[in-house]
Amino acid sequence: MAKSTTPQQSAAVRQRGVTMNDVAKHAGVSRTAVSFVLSNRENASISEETRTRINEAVQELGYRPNAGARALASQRSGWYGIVTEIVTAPFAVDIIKGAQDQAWLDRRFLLIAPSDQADAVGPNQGLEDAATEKLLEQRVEGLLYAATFHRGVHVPESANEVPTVLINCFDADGKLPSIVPDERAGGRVAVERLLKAGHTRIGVINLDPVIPAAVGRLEGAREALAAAGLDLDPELVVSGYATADGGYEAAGRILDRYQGERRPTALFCLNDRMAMGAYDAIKERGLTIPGDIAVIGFDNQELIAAYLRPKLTTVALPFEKMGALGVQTLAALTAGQPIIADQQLVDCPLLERSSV
Amino acid sequence: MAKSTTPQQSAAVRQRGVTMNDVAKHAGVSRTAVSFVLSNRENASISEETRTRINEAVQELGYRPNAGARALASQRSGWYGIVTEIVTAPFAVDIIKGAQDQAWLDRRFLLIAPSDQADAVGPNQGLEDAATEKLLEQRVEGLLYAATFHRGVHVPESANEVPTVLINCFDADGKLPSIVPDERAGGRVAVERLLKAGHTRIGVINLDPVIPAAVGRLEGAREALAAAGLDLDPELVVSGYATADGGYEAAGRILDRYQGERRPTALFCLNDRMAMGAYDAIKERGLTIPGDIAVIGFDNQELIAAYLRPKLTTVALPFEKMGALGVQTLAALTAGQPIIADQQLVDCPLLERSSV
DNA sequence: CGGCGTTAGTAACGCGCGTAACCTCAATCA
DNA sequence: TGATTGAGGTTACGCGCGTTACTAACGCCG
Repeated sequence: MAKSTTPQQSAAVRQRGVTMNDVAKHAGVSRTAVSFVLSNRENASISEETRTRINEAVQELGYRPNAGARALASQRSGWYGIVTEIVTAPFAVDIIKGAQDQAWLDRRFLLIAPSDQADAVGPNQGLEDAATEKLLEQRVEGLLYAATFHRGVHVPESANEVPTVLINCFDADGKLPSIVPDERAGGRVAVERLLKAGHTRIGVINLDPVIPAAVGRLEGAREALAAAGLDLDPELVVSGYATADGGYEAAGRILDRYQGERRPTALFCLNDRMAMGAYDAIKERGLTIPGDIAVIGFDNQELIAAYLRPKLTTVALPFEKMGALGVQTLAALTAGQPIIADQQLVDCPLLERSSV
Repeated sequence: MAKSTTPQQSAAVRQRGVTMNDVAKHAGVSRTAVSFVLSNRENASISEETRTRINEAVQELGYRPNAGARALASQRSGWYGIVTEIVTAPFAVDIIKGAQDQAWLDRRFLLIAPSDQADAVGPNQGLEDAATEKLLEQRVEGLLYAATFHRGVHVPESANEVPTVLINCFDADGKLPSIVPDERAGGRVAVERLLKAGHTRIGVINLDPVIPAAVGRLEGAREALAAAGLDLDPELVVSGYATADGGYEAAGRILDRYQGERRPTALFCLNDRMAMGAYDAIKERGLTIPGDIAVIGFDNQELIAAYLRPKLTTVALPFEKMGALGVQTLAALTAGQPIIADQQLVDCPLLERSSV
C-alpha cells in the first residue's frame, strides 16, 4: 500500500478505521451516547460534561463518520443522482455546477453518472439505463436528468421508483416534472433590446425550425415586434446549420439580398456560434458592429461571447439556476411536498456587452 | 411520497426494498446461497439447478443489490473521489469525462466534489478540505485532484490517508504522483509543424512567462528551432494577457514592428484564446490566414478552434487521457502496485486544421 | 460395513451505525 | 414515606450484505 509510505500524520493521529466504538471507549461512555451527541438529537439527554468529553475524543482520535454505514442504518443515503451527457457538453457542466452547489448546501451528495449518447431520443437507451441502474444501486433518493439542449426525452422506466426531475428537457410521454428555459421570454427580451436601440428592420438567423429552442425564441421575437406594432417579415428569417459556418453563410445570404434602406440593421442570431459566423460575414463586407449592423446572440457561450470582438451581447441560458432549481424541486418531492408545477420556466437574462 | 403516484410498474414488479432475503425465500434457499451466486464465487458449490432458480427469483422480484450495504460488509466501497474546480472549467469536464469512463470500465464509481477556488495555492483551503473530508466520509478508496491549468498545488493533509494522484497539476511540496501534459513536446510539435510548412521567422505570442505551461511550451519551441539550426529571436517573443484581447494586442505589436522580409510569416500562440485575438489583428491588417501569416494555437478549445475561420490548427491538451490515466494509476496504487513514475507526462497531439 | 472425500448447501457473525426500549439514581411531591 | 418523575445514560436490535465456519447427504473404496 502507498499508505505505508506516507509518513506524515497530523497531530490528531488518524488511522484507518476509527469507529464510533473507539470513540466511546476513549471517552468512557457507550456507543449510543456518542451517536446521540454526533447526530445532535435534541430529545436525548446527555450532560454537558460528557458531551464535551465525547467531542474531545472525536478530535483526538480523528474520528470520521462512515457515510455508508450511516445510510444503511438510517435508510437514507443523502444522495441524489444526476445522469447527463458530460462529453459534448459545454453546457451540462453548468447544470451540474448549479445542482452540485445546491446539493452541497442541503448537505447532500450528487452522484454524477454519464449518459453519453447524443440521440437519447431513440430507443437505444442501453447506457442510460445502466447509469440509472447504477445510481439506484447506490440508493439515491432522487434522480435528475439533464440534457445538453432543450428537447423531449424518454426516461428509463426504473426512474419511476424514485422522485425524478428533468432539467433542460421534458418528459416526452409522461408526467415527470421538468425545468426548462423560458425560450419565448428570451427571444422577446433579445428583440426588445434591439427595438430599444432603434432597430426596426431585424434579420433573424434561425436554427433548425423544429426544435423547441427555435420555436420558442422565434415566437418571442414575434411577440416583441407585435408589441411594437411591427410584423416579423418572413423574408428576413433564414435558417442554417447551428454552427459558425452556418451563421456565416446565413448572414451572408441575408446581407447580400438587400441593399441600402432595405438591408436589416440588426441581426438576431438564435445561438452564439452562428453569431460568431455572422461576425465574419459582416466584417468581410466592410461593415462594422454595432455601427452598421447590431448583433445579438443567444446561449451565452462564454468562450465565444466574451471573446468575440466586439464582445457579443446575448441572452443567457440559465443553466446553473436550472440545476439548482432541479435539486430544490427534488428536495421538495422527497419531502413529500407537492410539485410546484409540472413544468417550471426559468428566465433567460440579457447580457449586455458591446455588439448592440 | 411521490412514489405512490407512479402507477406504472414494470412486469417484473419492483417495489422498494427487495432484499437478498426476499430473493432467498422466493427461491427456497438460504440467503448465503443467493449471495454466493450473485457474487459468482468460484469455490462455492451450488448446483446448476438452484443457481438458475435463484437467478429467476432475482429477475422476478426485480432485486437490485444495495451498494452501500455491500461496501460496508466487504470493506471496499468501489469508489474513487475526484475534487476539482468545476465552475470555471471548460477543461475540467474533459478530465472528469476521461476519469469517469475509465472508472466505469473498472466497475467503479467516481464521486465528484467541487473545489471552487481559483487560487488554491494559498492557505485558504477551507472548501477544498471540506470536499476531501466529504469524500473520505464516503470511504473512497482513492483520491484524484484535478486542476484547470497546469500548476503546483497543495493538497489537504487528509489526502494522505488514501492513495492520491494529481491530474494537470503537481504536488508543490510532496511526493504525490502526478499526471501532467508534456508541454515541452507540445511546443516542439507546434514549431516543427510551422518549420515543415517552410516558416523560419516565427513570432511567439507568449503567456505569463512564469507559469509551467509557458515555460514548457517555449522551451519546446526553442528545441525545435535549434534542431533546425535556428535560434529563437527574443525580439519575436511577446507576452500578453491570456485572453483574446491580449492576443490581439500582442499580435498587433509584433506585426506592426516589422515590415516586408523581416515580418514573421507565422505566429505560435501559446493558447487558443490569444490565437482568436491574433486572427482579428491579422485580418484587420488585410493579411490572410494562412496565406500571409500562418497561425498555430495551443489547448484545442473546441469552441474556439473548431469555429474560427479558418479553423485553427492547434496542439491539444490531453485532458481525457490524463483523466483516464489518473484512474488507472489509482487502480495500480490501490492494488498495491508500485507507482510507474512520480510524474507521468502525457503527449499533446497536433490537431491539423486550416490555419497553417 | 465403516471411514472418507466430495457436493450442496446453511448458520452465524460482523461491518459501522441509528434508534427504540429499558434501566438507574437522585430529586420531587403528595 | 412511598410513589413519581426526569435526567442521564445503556442494552439490544436491525439495516443488507460478505464470509467463515459448519453440517448433511451421498458415493466410493477396501
